[in-house]
Amino acid sequence: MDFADLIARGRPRFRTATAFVEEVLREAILSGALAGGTALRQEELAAAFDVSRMPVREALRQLEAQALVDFAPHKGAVVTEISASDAADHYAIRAALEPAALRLSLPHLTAEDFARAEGLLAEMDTEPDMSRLGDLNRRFHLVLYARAGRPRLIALVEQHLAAADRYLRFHFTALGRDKMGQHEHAALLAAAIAGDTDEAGRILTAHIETAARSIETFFAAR
Amino acid sequence: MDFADLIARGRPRFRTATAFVEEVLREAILSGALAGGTALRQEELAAAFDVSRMPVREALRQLEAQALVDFAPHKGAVVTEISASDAADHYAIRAALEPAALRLSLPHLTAEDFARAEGLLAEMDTEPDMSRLGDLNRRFHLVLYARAGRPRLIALVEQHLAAADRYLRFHFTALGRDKMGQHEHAALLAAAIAGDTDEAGRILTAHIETAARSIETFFAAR
DNA sequence: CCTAGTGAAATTGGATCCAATCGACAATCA
DNA sequence: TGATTGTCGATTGGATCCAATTTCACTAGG
Repeated sequence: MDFADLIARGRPRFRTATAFVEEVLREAILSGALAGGTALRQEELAAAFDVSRMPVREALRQLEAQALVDFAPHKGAVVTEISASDAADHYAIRAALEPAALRLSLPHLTAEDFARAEGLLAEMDTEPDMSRLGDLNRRFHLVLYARAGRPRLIALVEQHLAAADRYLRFHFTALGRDKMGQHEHAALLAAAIAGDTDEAGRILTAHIETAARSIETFFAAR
Repeated sequence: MDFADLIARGRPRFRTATAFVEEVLREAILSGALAGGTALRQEELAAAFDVSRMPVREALRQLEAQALVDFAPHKGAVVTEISASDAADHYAIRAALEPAALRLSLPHLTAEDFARAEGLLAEMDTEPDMSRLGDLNRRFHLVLYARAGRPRLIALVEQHLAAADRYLRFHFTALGRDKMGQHEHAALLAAAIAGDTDEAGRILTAHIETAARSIETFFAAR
């Protein structure tokens, strides 16, 4: 290990305490470690992160703007509840945004992009860890959209793909991995490689709508 | 309207200083009172709003999450620049989201909704003030989407409609009001009243793409 | 026994103070 | 002369303190 690595490793991972708190809280919420409805007491969080309440407050503000926590004046922040209608909302947004991103991106995808996507699909077949599976799924989708040349659009897609992770675990436990859209992923990739934009868009739309229905069924069944 | 006027006008309206600062800053940015590239010094803003730096900081954090300001650690916040590619980004998002919202909402629209939309169109024909025209345009669109039953989707649409206002003034000064899509608005509303979802969706998509091209042309011409 | 009112505790919102970082300019050395 | 380094002013990040608001338990009255 060289000198630069030692320095980088020794340094705290984040530039500011606010960024640190925000990122950890976001992951905790999206992964389910902080369940919907959990009250986020500023003092508790400050103690847990070993910082003052101020970076916690700023982090919570940013999470509020990302719709991950609900803020009420003088009441504090609460992790947004998950629900059938919230899931439907997220999936409606994904169904609108992702095919659009794919259509813009597909003509500019390279052989390396396709290879990366195939690699991610292969990894997904053997990955047992739920949160890593969600991460792989997200990255697979994003590789296909990355060349759209629309940074804001991609950022939005990324945000809602991450939000959908909160529901992916239901999808997973309800149906199992093999039913979780790997066939659709493979078909989507094949259509993309073939350059068939319309077909790829159709498959992607169907893929997202299938997932939405599966989660709706899961909520209805409990 | 001037920035100082915006501050004085909004003061009593909010429960917390943070909400006050955030909302006024957002309006100032979207209306163009604060131009792209403007550095937002916390101390200056605090003095202008007659609050301490803290609510300013929290407001800036939220605006950052909404992509209205760029934040760099220890460097401060800057109003995001407008540009041809940024406009294309926003309009790509609108083109994806709004037809989806319309399709979900249209079957549930009532006669009152249509009447309200007609009223807004009529107002737009005689409104000279640019920012009010943008507001009317936004409300017209939102009336048509409001019954989609997807609060997150609607909130996103609202956000990007507002963001598009930053470019609407270019569109307006370049083409004038009559070319600004009033015919398309009328055709859209007629198709909606007739219950023709597909036709309404097509008109809306074309409407947004036309606006996008007009702004692209405007940027190319300078 | 239930309801309305009250007051203290808990919690957040806001102000002030101190520390860390960045940028520019001057001084120094190769 | 040119690059590097050091220092200072400006600005932001973070901590601590105080004020405002909410919540909830407790009491008094019906």
